[in-house]
Formats: sequence, C-alpha cells, structure tokens
Amino acid sequence: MDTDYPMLNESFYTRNEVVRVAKDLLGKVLVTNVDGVISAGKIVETEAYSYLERACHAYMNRNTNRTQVLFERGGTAYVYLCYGIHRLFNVVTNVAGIAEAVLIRGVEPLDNIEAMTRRRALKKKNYSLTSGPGKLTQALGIKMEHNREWLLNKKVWIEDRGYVIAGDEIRESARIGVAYAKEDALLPWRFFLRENPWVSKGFNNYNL
DNA sequence: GCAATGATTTACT
DNA sequence: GTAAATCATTGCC
Repeated sequence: MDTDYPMLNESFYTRNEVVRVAKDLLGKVLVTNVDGVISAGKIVETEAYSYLERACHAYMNRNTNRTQVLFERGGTAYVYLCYGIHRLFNVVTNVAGIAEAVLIRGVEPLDNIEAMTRRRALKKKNYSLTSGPGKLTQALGIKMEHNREWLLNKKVWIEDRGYVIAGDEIRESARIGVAYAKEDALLPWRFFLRENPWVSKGFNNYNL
C-alpha cells in the first residue's frame, strides 16, 4: 500500500533553520503505515526546539540515551514518553551532530478516520481526535518503536499534497508547557493555522 | 539506589 | 477550575 503524493526529501529536513522547517511543515501531511493500515492527517500545529535553548532535551548538547537521536541527521523520528502516558512525535532537523527538532502538536484527520477513531477509543469523530501532541500519536498509531525511524522508510513519513498555506494563515506564540525553560519559554517558536479547530486546546491561543 | 519531574490528557468537582 | 494517571529519564547521594 502507498499513497500517490511526493514525500518530503532529506534536504527539507536537513536545513540549518529549525524555525523555518517548523513553519514549512504546516499544511504538510503526516502519514503512518502501521501493520498495513495507512492513516494520515494535515499538520496544523508545530513547535521548534534547538540545543541552543533551555526547553530542548538536548540543551547545551546534553547527550544521553534519550537525547542521542536528536543528533541524528534531519529526517529521523524522535518519539518519547511524556508524563508516563503519552508519546510525543518530533522530526529531527539539521545535519547530523546538530540537535534540533520540530514537535508535531496537532493534525487535521484526512485518511482512514475510522482507524484513528478506533485507536483513540472514541464513539465518533470529534475535535478531540487529533488536536494535541499525545492525541495525534495515539490516533495515527505512533509508538515508541517508531523512535529513530528514518522518515523516508514509509513507516512514518510526511508528504506534500499541495496544500498552500498563505503567510497570513500562520499564527505564532510561545511554546506550551515549557515554563521551566525560563526566558527561553518566551521564544515565539510555536506555529499554528489560524482558526483551525484541530489546533490543541485548553491552552491560551493568543495571537489569534 | 532513590526521589523528582515532566514538550499531556482526562475526569472529576 | 483542580487533580489524578503513570513511568522513563535524569540527577544526585
């Protein structure tokens, strides 16, 4: 099984500007093939992280078992367990050796909504299906075993279906849940599509 | 070895 | 609005 759209290639991810990549991922489509079941959603919310700032797990090039994957080349998946419950999906960016990544925080369901609804144990589709970083990984079947997966391997990948995002469709804000990062928590490195109901909720979506 | 802590979600009151 | 769930990772003793 496959889709008929072009995958983002390695050079999209290896650019030396994680904030740019975070913005460019808006409107792209995150696809998974889990045991032959393909499901997909359009990316509507992202956050950038860099070794240069305190919110990043690899701040100051901290190299541990968990953060090693952040030093891989751009186009590698970084999945980690958050709060002991949720898996959060990131795309590693930049060249090997430079620890930067983009967290995917919201997608708009496109393909195989039935499978996603089932994985989320919802009775029917509603906005809680994929509007949050832990929700969308559950809906798309992303698990810890996808950590370190190469995004051109057609297990988990991102493709361009031609959605064009106008500049004034993009809103930005500080990142969510990183107050511990002190002044770096103020960086406007969260990006989302204006008035899109699949952006994560329960937080202050200022700049709307 | 041990205690603290999350890049969250959900179910309560 | 508040709190519980739940555990790998981390840092410190």
